[in-house]
Amino acid sequence: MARAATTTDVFNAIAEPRRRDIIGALVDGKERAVGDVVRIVRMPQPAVSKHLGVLRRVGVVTVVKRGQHRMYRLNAAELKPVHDWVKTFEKYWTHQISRIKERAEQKAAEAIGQAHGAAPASGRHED
Amino acid sequence: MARAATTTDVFNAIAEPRRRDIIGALVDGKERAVGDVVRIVRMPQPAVSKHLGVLRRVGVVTVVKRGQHRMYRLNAAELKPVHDWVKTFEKYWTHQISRIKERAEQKAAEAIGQAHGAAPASGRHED
DNA sequence: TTGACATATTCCCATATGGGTATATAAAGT
DNA sequence: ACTTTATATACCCATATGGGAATATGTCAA
Repeated sequence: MARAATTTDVFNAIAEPRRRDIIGALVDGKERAVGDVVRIVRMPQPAVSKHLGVLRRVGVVTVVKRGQHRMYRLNAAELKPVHDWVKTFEKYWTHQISRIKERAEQKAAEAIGQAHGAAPASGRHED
Repeated sequence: MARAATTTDVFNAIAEPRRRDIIGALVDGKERAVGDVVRIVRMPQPAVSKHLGVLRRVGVVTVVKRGQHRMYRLNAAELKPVHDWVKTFEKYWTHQISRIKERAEQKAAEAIGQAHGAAPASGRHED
């Protein structure tokens, strides 16, 4: 019972910065050989291969063998779930970007400590 | 040099399904006490506290102490980076949903194995 | 066949993680 | 002061991860 396999779902796949970099190297939608990706992202080849492997298992990229090369290509559709998920919260920042302000306030509150009389639920942030 | 701290960025924070569940429990934007969240997501309290901790560190949720309760609240703005990132790929599926088909094809190809004559770069998927 | 080139795989290792359980801390009530 | 209620922490543990290095595998060229 340790963490769930990261390599199993898109959210986890894109959680890795490097992996996002690799995706970035394929963002134009064109296929690219591992070597090209390696050059672009400047990572040791084995690392790239591994990451590409994860991305492939999740379906974020696809491969085609061509001669001694393996052409990888972004399969953006697999990212849709993520998009759909975050999209749910879009309204929050689209509507009021000032939510950050609020966060600041709260951080301050936290810092101040237990001014436990803070504010009754009924009078606080129930916009 | 083992993996980067997951608890450090939003992408990683939301990579955990449980964490997304918790976020879901706060999706209405209203503040909620840990206990409430616990009841909603049906997870042991310590677990919830930990996850909330991660989410808080990343800024996805904020806390306010009120009496013996800690009211957590979603700070959706922090999810914007994720949204912005995936949004980049939006066009792909918005435009042609049939990309899945292609993936299927490739999988088939893979399965078939090394029919290495697969297809010359010039005639394949350079749409 | 032998050799160069492209990738994937295997090992090994340090470490972050999440879960579970028990416990500390804090606030409220009596 | 003592007890309940609410949360956070501390521990311990199994395990997934990612990195690095070395090596296997596969492919094309002589």
